[in-house]
Amino acid sequence: MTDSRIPTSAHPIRVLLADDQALVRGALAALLNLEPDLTVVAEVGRGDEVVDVARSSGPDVCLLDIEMPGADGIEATAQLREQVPGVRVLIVTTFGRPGYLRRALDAGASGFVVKDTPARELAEAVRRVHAGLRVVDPALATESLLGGPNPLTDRERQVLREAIAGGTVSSIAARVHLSQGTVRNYLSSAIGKTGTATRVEAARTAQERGWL
Amino acid sequence: MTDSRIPTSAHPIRVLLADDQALVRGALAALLNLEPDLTVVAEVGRGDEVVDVARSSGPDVCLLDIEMPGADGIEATAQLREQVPGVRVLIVTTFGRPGYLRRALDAGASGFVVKDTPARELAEAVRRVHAGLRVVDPALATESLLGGPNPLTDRERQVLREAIAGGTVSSIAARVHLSQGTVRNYLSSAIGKTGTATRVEAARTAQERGWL
DNA sequence: CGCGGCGAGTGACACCCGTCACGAGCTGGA
DNA sequence: TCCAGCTCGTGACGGGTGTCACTCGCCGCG
Repeated sequence: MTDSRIPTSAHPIRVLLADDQALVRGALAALLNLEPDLTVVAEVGRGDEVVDVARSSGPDVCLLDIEMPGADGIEATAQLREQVPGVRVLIVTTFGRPGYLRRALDAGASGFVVKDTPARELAEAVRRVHAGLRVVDPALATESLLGGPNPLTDRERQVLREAIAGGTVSSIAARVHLSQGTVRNYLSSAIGKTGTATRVEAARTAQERGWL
Repeated sequence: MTDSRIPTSAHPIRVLLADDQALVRGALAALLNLEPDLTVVAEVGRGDEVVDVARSSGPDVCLLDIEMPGADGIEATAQLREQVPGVRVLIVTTFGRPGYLRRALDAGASGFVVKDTPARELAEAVRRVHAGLRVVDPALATESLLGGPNPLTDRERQVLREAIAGGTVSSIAARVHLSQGTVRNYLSSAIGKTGTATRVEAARTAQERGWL
């Protein structure tokens, strides 16, 4: 309050925006630029361009979507933390899956906001992240704790990811370089761990819980 | 130009926004309100609230997403055309599936824009729709014409929709009140028409082509 | 009237899938 | 050292799945 060393408008917070949908990207820029203490200095539409643009534009906070071509927001977060020191990351994504939250925080994100949150809270989240605080959707945080850890092994995850498309066991076995019987065993154990009856249901529920 | 009966600022175009993601909704509102000749008069997050809010707020143009709870944007379009005369509809959606475009236009939409389009073009699309013109993403329009009509029968579509979740034939047969053998026949013919090998692949490709 | 097309169903066949039991190799911890 | 857990594989069983041929009734058309 009385400390003149923390000006709000003299040095606005510099924001980098990354979202694959140009319309959403531009709209978020308009929203954030309405705030006098925020300024959008760069926009990108691909995950693999984030680091380069961040180097040249020097943002304070990077606002990253997860679903992006090239590299997803979580990979981009890890790259930023490694190659662009000092920058903070706020993940803004459509799906509030507990596994996403865990992996985003592990990758070094400072905040995690779903696109269901009211628009006026986004600017405040950016300010909190810039101040060094953590911002996490509270409902999602409790769900993540209640959900427990991922019970699937690496192989089970790999096979489930291939099973989403709906191909036959032979095609999955060919893609992951395993025997058909082994693939069926992994699928069977994944079906058991997810409490489902078919491989497709198993893949869908595992995806919803962020286990992939 | 010389016609004073079409003022641009005296009577700004009144816009209703419908999108299930609050953040995107608010951001689009910020974007459109930057234009002096546009004003966002209402925002809704569910498809089944569109008609009521349109009645009370009196918009000129309704900007509808397709993926919404309650009723999707295409249903909402049909209801608007029927119950709120004079209002025009512009569909703004994530997925540029040819079937969506066709069904949206059949329902009475005046425009169809995907969220990949640049942000600055959205306001222009709203103005064109308000002026009585049609606005259709050109790439999508050609793809829709090339794709040809929907080859699936009603029953095949119904069975495919149920098959997306991945359940067994018995559960599908119970939900659609058909024999198991009949369900398998419809699935088989749908698999043939989509050029796939399994029911899940058939359901996915049919969905991508907008055949459901 | 016959004819074809479509919806709905039945039956049969080969194949695929989910499950279980079992074995071998490998790694890390008590 | 033994034990536990993960990986990868094989073999077999029962049931589910995809395909085909065929039937029956209904409707519209020439």
